[in-house]
Amino acid sequence: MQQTIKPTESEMEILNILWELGPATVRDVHEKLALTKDAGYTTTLKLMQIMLEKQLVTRDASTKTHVYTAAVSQHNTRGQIVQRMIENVFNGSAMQLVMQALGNHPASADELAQIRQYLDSKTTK
Amino acid sequence: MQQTIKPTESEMEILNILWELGPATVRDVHEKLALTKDAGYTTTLKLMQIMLEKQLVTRDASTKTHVYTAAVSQHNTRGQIVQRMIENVFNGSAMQLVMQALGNHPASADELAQIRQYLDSKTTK
DNA sequence: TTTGCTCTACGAATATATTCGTAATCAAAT
DNA sequence: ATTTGATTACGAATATATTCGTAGAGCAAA
Repeated sequence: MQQTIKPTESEMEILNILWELGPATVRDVHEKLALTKDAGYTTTLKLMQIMLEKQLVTRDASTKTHVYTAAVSQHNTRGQIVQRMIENVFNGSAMQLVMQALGNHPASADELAQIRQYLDSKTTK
Repeated sequence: MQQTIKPTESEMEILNILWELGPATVRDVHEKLALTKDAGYTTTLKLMQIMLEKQLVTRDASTKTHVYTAAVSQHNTRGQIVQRMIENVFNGSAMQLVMQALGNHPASADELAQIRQYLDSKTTK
């Protein structure tokens, strides 16, 4: 079995940045985070140290300035979070989640076409 | 503006039960909860009292045994939770959430048809 | 009335999440 | 070598979530 991935809200923000940047220093992450969030540098540092303990990230400590890398994949992480939400919020119905998401967000024609294509590939399979 | 609805995981379990049962006592809720979760009666009671403070529920205290009712709608609650998840986990892309949910859950032909119908109604609109 | 059962109120213990200050360390610039 | 600035380690304060024990009130049966 694989590990359970359950990042907190703050940890999720950092994972998003690491997925985008690839390997990055605390400074890198903090600067990106500071664009949308008001937090001190040591707060970001501490969070990333905790994420290391939880094995959400790995780090290269061979130089003074450590380099962090996401240790969990975006797809797997998103999958687990969505799964929990389906169970906890939507009584186990993935379809109800999909309908809710579609209902609240007017999708573009392109996006709708993309979903249709996806549905087709599932049906014919 | 309306209130922000942000139930915790435990609170969500109770809301699900209240939405299903309608007005119910702590005992009612607890018995349903006990089917899937191992918690003491006073734990359930305390949770529902906290939910009252947060105005997630209302209660009728005119009799000794109080009767609780959900004070937030299922649709609105689900919408807000999905919205937050889209922002925090999917970088603001509702479509990516939809794709993830569809990808992880083999849907039945009926469900796929339901989604198709929904997409059609949006496209032609 | 007394006993026994159910209910609510409430405090407290525990766990987890978030934030930040301070001290120590290291390296580069002077 | 000394100073300056950046970095890490770590403890601590605070907030929130979760759990449950105990006390007291209400009510009905004996």
